[in-house]
Amino acid sequence: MKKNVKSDIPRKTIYRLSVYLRCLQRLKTNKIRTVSSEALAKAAQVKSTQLRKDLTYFGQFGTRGLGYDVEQLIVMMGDLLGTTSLQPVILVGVGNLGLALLSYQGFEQEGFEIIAAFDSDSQRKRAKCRMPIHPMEDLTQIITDQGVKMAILTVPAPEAQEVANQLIGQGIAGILNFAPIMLHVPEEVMVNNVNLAMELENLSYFIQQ
Amino acid sequence: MKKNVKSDIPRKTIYRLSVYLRCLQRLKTNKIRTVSSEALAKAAQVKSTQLRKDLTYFGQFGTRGLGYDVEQLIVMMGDLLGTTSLQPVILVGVGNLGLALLSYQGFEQEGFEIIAAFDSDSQRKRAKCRMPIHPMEDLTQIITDQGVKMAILTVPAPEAQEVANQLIGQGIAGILNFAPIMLHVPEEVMVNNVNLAMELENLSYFIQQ
DNA sequence: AATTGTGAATTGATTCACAGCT
DNA sequence: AGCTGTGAATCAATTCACAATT
Repeated sequence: MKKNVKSDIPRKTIYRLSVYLRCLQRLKTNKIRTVSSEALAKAAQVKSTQLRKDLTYFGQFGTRGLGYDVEQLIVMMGDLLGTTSLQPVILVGVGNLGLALLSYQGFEQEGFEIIAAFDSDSQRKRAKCRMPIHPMEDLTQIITDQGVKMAILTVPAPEAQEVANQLIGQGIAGILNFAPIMLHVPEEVMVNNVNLAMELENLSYFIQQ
Repeated sequence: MKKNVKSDIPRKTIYRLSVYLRCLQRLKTNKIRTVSSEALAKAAQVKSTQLRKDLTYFGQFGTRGLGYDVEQLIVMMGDLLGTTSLQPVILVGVGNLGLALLSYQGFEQEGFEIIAAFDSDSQRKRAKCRMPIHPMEDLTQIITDQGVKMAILTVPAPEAQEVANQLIGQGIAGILNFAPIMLHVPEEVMVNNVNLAMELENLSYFIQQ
């Protein structure tokens, strides 16, 4: 019998888990307690077989003839994604984009809290920012004290690799990278790249008639 | 002989094009004029065969025994992605995130310009914002006047679908959607979803030991 | 000698088809 | 009867292996 180790599970399945979770939360808000794979799949814009296959990577959660219990799925997914408890995140690089994300605050609702911001120039933009900006020297202490595992990286591209190295050296295991550069990291470190210009480029390609 | 129509080309190939383009721009900055698939692939963190296969979707650009001309590839990719000329983009929803993105301004360097911001409450946050915030009534005029094809959607989830419908009705063909909801759109409209909480969730999943 | 371009092989993800529960 | 769970089949993307070119 084949074990479902993490590496067996398609990455896209994990992304879809997040989508399902949001759909389920909406169902819960609407006081819906049970949902069929057909209905949930529709909300998530996938095929129902895809949803069922995705779920079976993690176990059996449904009742044949009936469907899935909304609350149970929410709990299961929250556990899997590690968002049941608030997770501390740091942000490094308080330029335009970094400042923008700090002022966003949309993370907290989803289980994440930016607990500190860092910049090589800690005086920078202080006026505009409610949050104290730490110098890079404080990294070690804050990361260890608060058990931080994830960082948002919003430094300019030329500095990104060097800063990433520092973060990894201090025990950061997951980086949300906004710098338009592919970071070189050890295998056990996870990087997710977000690049808004790239997303626009991609749209731009597809809408050309 | 098989034609390379757009729908034949994997979506991931187009994303990688953006990555390649950024690597090439760095090479150009460093006055490097020629690059092998091996070297460029390494910078983009893909296999060289992948890079070569990606390129052949669009034509033959290399010289055997030599490699690719950096400048030529840059031009080719800029043309494909439609970033050779500055493209006008509008932003709808000037809440926290929308305001954040407006203040970011990192797009211009990459070929996009946010030419106008809209909000159902056009008085909102005006103090914090350099840019005038238009009421939704101005949509039609600005979109047609400036030939806008793309929109950044940063309204709250419950309003997102309704606003998307409006945008599409006015001729918007590409939406960069930040609302945590899967938009329902006609086939010819392209939606790219960006969800920062989802990216963090995803990281969170993979870093659990 | 070096490096591209590409069919064939492989690997991975999605969808089908239906058996198995409730 | 209705709906889940899943092996098999299909479809898509990646990688290999090597012929073609400079």
